[in-house]
Amino acid sequence: MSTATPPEPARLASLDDDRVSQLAEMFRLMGDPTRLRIILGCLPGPRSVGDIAARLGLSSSLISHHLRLLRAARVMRGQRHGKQVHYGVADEHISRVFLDMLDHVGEPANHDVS
Amino acid sequence: MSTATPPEPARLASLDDDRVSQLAEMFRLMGDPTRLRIILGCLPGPRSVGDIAARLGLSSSLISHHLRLLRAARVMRGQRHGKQVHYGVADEHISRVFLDMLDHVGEPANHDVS
DNA sequence: TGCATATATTAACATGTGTTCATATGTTGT
DNA sequence: ACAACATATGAACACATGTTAATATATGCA
Repeated sequence: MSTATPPEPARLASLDDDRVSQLAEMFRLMGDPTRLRIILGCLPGPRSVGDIAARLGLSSSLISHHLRLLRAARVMRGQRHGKQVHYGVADEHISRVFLDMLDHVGEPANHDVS
Repeated sequence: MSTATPPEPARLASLDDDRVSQLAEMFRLMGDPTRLRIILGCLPGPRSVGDIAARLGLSSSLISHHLRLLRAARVMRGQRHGKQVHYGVADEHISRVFLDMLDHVGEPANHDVS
């Protein structure tokens, strides 16, 4: 079995369908405005479901529904504190993705062929 | 050290609705498996529409449809070379996003509350 | 135990969206 | 001009998906 972990620049080589599907699922989840606001709101630190719902002016049911998807896709994670569950971004890779994208949208357009 | 209470970068302060919508639109576009394959395939360098279509085994029409969306959202850009148009990732922020995400999916799960 | 709060789940509906097919536009040759 | 190739566009359909409302589960306290 020669499935040794390839060196660094080979990240692009190991793009099997499973990994692509997993990536697509994550991006798809981030692509909904409500879910994006949930994530961005939890970027500084974990927040409870009710807190998120109140800040966004949405029902806890809706927030919970979205959090289930985000948790299943390993975009966010939650842990109980008493009777509330605090949700935060899964790890620093995820947070960096959003910081990179915020940088991107902060820059002026770079037009080419229209 | 100052990591007990996470500081809030100034980037998070300017999160108006327009910017959130723009971000969501970008992530949404990246969230489709076909579009994601298009982007990942062009990560090493620009490729023509027909080339992308051939590599993925899809119609040029479909690729062109997706590229129009990706171009409009400033995720990719294209420029003509003769009668073909070569598409590549818009800038280095975008490429870094994908490298971060590839790192993320390459790591083992980190489970918490189920 | 019982009640109140917090989060989670299910079903149903309305809307959005990726794909295909047909057609149009643009570019390079002869 | 025309033909041949590359890319783009428009319409229609099948399917996925976000939201709501109602109900269920879980935790803490008197």
